Amino acid sequence: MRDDLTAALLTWYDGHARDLPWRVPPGSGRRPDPYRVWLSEIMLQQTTVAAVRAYFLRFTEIWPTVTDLAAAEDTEVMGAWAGLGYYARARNLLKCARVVASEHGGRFPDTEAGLLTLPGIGPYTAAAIAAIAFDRPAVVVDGNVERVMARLRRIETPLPAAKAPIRAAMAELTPDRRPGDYAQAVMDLGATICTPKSPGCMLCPWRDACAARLAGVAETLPVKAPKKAKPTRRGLLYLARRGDTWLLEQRPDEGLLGGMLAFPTSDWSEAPTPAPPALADWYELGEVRHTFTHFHLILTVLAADRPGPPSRGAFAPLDPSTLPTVFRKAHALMTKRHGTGD
DNA sequence: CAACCGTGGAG
DNA sequence: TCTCCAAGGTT
Repeated sequence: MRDDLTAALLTWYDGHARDLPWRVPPGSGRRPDPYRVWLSEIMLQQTTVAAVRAYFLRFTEIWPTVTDLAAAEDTEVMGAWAGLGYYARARNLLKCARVVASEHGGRFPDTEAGLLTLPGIGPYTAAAIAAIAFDRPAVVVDGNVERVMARLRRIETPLPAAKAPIRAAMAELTPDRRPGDYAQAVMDLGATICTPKSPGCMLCPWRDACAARLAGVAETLPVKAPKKAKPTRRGLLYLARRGDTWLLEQRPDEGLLGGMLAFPTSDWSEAPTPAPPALADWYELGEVRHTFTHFHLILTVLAADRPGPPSRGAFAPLDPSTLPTVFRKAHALMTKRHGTGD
């Protein structure tokens, strides 16, 4: 029974696997490059395939091996990651590459436990790399697996309490042969058929076994805790230029947008809008709105075309593509006003 | 364990 | 416009 389910899914995967730049075709017997598997898994954490694809191609073009990446400058890597979000991933990516290069001879550990010791690699990613790159029968549980298993076994316990039975359900179905293809098959099923909303149950290779579908409750699973409302924070952003250079600073490694290139800002708080200080040379350019994971942000943008010596940051040429999105929006305000702006 | 940490696309 | 959410990890 278990074997039948697993076999049916692998057969489905052989015909329906998505063609992704970090994959090898299913059942080819070849193993993908662990570096590419690792890089893709880090990028895919809480991030869509559509967003990752271009970043993955660019990273592997610039840094074809983990040794190349380990030798890169921090600012190059952070700039290349800009726009993808969750910037701690990029900082840990570099830490991890350097550990692999210097302490493991440029080769990734080939076990789940070994992978788990590396920066930025948690339980999901360790299992995924072990299964996909090294053919280990690791139990891979991500958001797709949670949804698929919650439905297949009709697990109605709310997350995160449901994690234990979900993991047990996945473990029971994980095969000794083709574990990497199996893990990717469940994820592809979750991404293309067993979707959060309007699942395509009629196309599902597990439709006749799915307890949730048979009970007519597939779309309601998994049950999740309600989300909290996002507060709104406000602050000031200082947009200063001298000719072709812009006033920039690097944000501290800890916290929001850590380690990224940035325009100087005030602190952001939920208090009423701070009165823009009446500074000579500065004028109010406009407003930038942006939403982060857990709060909304409204920044009043103060601009200066040729300000005096800055109290923080330094003037430097700018490639706006190396900025996090909120700062790219501020930069766009200026270029909209002045034409091309750079 | 719950909070923190980005972004853009879909509905 | 607004809510949801996507291959999670760290603290």
